[in-house]
Amino acid sequence: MDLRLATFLPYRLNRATALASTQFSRIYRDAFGLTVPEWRVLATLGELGTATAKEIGRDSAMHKTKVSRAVASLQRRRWIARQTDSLDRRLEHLSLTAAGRAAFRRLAPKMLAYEEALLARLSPAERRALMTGLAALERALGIAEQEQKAGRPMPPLQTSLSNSRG
Amino acid sequence: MDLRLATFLPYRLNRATALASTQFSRIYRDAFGLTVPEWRVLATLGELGTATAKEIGRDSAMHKTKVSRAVASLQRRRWIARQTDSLDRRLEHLSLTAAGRAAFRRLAPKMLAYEEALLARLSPAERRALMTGLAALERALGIAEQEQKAGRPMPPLQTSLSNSRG
DNA sequence: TTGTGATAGTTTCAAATGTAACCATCAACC
DNA sequence: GGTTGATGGTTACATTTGAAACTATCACAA
Repeated sequence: MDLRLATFLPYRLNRATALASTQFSRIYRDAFGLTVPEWRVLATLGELGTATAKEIGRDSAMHKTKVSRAVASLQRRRWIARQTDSLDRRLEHLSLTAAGRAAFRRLAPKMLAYEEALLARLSPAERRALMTGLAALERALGIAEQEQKAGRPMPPLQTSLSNSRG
Repeated sequence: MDLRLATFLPYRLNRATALASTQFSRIYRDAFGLTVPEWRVLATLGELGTATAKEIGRDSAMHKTKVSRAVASLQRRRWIARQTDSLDRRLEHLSLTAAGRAAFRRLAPKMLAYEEALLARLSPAERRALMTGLAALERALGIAEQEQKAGRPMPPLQTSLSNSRG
C-alpha cells in the first residue's frame, strides 16, 4: 500500500481537528474575544469550580506556560480569583469570579448547541460510530495513561520498523 | 447537560490529534530531523510526483507561507528540485530529487507501519467505527467543500443560539 | 501599449508557543 | 537550624506561525 496523505490517519485527524477548532472557537472569540487557551481555562474552572494551575493543565492537556498566561489574562479581566493555599504557599487555588461564571454560563450552552448541531449532521449510526471509534483511538493512543501522570512512557507499539534508523 | 471538557468533541479531537501527531512525527524527526510541514511536503510530492506550492498547500491543508518555508528548507537539503513553468513564469513545478525520493521511500513504510500498529490496538469493529465516524465527521465539518475551493463559506449549522450575542 | 486587477510565491512583522532558566516554597534528612 | 532536592508557578529567550505587505507575472480590456 502506498502512502496517501488524504487517507493517512494522523493527517485526517489534524485536518478535521483544525477545522472543528476554528468553527467552535469562533463562538467564544466573537462573543468575548477569548483565545483557545483562555476558553479552556474558563471551561475547566467552570466545570471544577476550583483548581490549581497544574490541575488545569492536566485536565485540559495544556502546557503549563500556556495555562499560566491564559490564567493571567483571565485574571486581568477579573474573571478569575486566586487564593494561595494556607498550608502550601506554592499552590494557588483558582476559581471563577461572578463575572467569570456569568461568561461561562453564557458560553457553555452555545458550545454544546454547536456540538449538537454538528453531530446532527451525522446519522445516529454514524454518531455512534464516531463515539466508539474515537474512544477506541484514545485508548490506543494511551490517553488514559497519559492523563494520570506524564511520567512513564507508553509501551511501544508493535512496529517491525521502529527505530530502524536505516 | 453541562459542559464537561473531557467529553466535549473538539477538545477530545484536539487531544487525540496532538498525541497522534507527536507519536507519528517522532519517526521522521528521529530519522531525518524533519518538521511536520516538511514531512507533509515530502509526502505530497512523494505521492503526486510534481506539484506547485499552491497545489501542495491545498492538498496538505497548509498555509502558503508554511509551504513556502518547508519547500525552501527541503530545497536546502537538495531533496526538492524546482522548475519554472515555461508558459506561466509565476508557477514553480516542484518535484523530489533522487535524494528526496530515497528519503520518502525510507519513511513511507515506517509511517504506514506505525499507523497499522496503532490501528491494530483496535478491534475490527472499532476500526470500522473509527473510519465510518471520522468520514462522517469530515463530511459534517464540510471538509469536502473546503477542499475544492476555500471561497464560499459553509452553510451555517442549525443552531438556535448562533449569533445571539446576548 | 498601457493600465487594472488577479494570482503564485516570498518576505516582513507581530503574536503565540515551548524550552529552559528562574523564584519561591516545601519536605526530608543531616 | 541548614542543606538538598523536588514542586508550583512565572519569566526570558528563541522558534514557529499567520496576516499582511510585497514582488513578479499574467490576463484582459480600454
